[in-house]
Amino acid sequence: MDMKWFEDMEARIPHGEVRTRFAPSPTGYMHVGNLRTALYTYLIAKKNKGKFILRIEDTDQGRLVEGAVEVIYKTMKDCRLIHDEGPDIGGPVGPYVQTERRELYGRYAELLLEKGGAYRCFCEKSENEEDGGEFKKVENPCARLSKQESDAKAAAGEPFVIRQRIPREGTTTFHDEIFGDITVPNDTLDDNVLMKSDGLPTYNFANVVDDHLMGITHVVRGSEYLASAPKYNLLYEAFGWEIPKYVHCSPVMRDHQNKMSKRHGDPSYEDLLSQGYLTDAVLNYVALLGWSPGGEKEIFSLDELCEAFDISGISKSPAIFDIEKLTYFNAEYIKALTPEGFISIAEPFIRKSVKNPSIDISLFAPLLQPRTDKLTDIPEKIDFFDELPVYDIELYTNKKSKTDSEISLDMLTKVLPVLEELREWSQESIHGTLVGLAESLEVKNAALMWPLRIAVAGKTVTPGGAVEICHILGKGETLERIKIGIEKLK
RNA sequence: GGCCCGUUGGUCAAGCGGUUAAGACACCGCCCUUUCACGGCGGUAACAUGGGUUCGAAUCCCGUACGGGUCACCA
Repeated sequence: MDMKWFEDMEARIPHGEVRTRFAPSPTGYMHVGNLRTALYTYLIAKKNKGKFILRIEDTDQGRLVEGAVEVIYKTMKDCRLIHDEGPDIGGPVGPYVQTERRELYGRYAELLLEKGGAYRCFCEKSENEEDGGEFKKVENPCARLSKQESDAKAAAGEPFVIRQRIPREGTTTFHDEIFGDITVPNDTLDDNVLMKSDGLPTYNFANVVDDHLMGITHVVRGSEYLASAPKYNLLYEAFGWEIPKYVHCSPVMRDHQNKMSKRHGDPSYEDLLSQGYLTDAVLNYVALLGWSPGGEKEIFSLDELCEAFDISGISKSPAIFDIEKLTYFNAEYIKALTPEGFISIAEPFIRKSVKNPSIDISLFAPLLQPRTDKLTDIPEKIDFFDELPVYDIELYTNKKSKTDSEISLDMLTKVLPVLEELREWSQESIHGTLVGLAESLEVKNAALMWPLRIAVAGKTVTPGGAVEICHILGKGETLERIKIGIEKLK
């Protein structure tokens, strides 16, 4: 055995800094739970001025998905969870893709065989034998093979896998940063396969070897790995390696019973974007799903999260994803945008409804920004600008504004000539004349504004009031629509 | 079924032996208002359950129930 090689590998491991890793397997789907794990992993590193590493775990040849790695890169970049080391940019402990490290796992498996922490198993692939209700762990006969026998069989070309050798008695205790100390009886643990017959490692093995070799200090992952954590500890111990800190995060749920999943049609990060959610809002919401900063502040930028994040605030219990609260965050983020920033992201949605090139869409910012939950809501809100909808004259009747069709006809007839004479078509001038008219007619502003708004918009709920709508519509179109209103009411 | 974990309003959650049990979303009401929103103010609503320990328990211990995870040559 080439001990020099192992020493060289060990020599590469960085020390003295916090190092975390996000290690997705490329399945082509970044679900919300995944994104949250990536975020927490990133935050732990950045909070501690450490390194955030991206590693691709592609040891399952049967589940490779085309383009999946690109989805991961894109999402991480979009969210500004920028890695310091990874497949694309390299780093001191590469390669960062597991299939490119395959030779190395074989060597470490040999080393573990040598140290007695593993053994070759020559049994046939187990065919999911479900012998009804028999759950006792039976000792694997291959575990008792002598070194000579094992070596001989291997040398003779008999196929085998390498299994972890778990002590038959006693208990194993490990520490999790969220859950505390957890102790399990060793006889409930399986002698898991470490090296598959295709020569690639299982997650169980590759993960431990890579985390060690990459100097990972905090292993952040979903709580589905909690039950196998003791086995990983045993592995670290068998190698004589230092055990990292474990941070097992509880899942993000769709309801009390089920995790968020693609199968159930729950939205992935990309789905949320296409539903009109902003990346920052999603990140902010997701950060708070299962983590509490303690105080009452809720809106956090990524930088602020880096500052505020603390493992002790992570919750033990699963959290249900609530799209309504995400929507609230999204609305807050939209409101916080500058008008120019808002228009630039909203433009495609505005243009879906408002194709008329003579309309200056920057005028929509003050109308839309305070009342947009999701960008996808925009087209429907402003669909009346290009074309006046067919509307019922019933709309002219409104109790609060004290209007009905008769009053409306009167109002519109009086508004028309006044607006016709108006030379400067600005919000101020329109507003001034209309209010002045209402005053001279001795009616409430609402009695005049309501019919006018109905006439120019053709619907009862509109972003902005009559004045804003008339202004954007322009004088000609406004007068035209008022005339149509008058005709309808006659 | 074994092992492990969890359980505060509908949801996210604060709380670390003494609180009128925060706050946010949602919901309801009121105010503001040229509609709807925004905004402001207020309201409804919770410690799963039974035993301990303690002067005192949402907080500590045990049981029960319910929920989740895991028991693959998947990760």
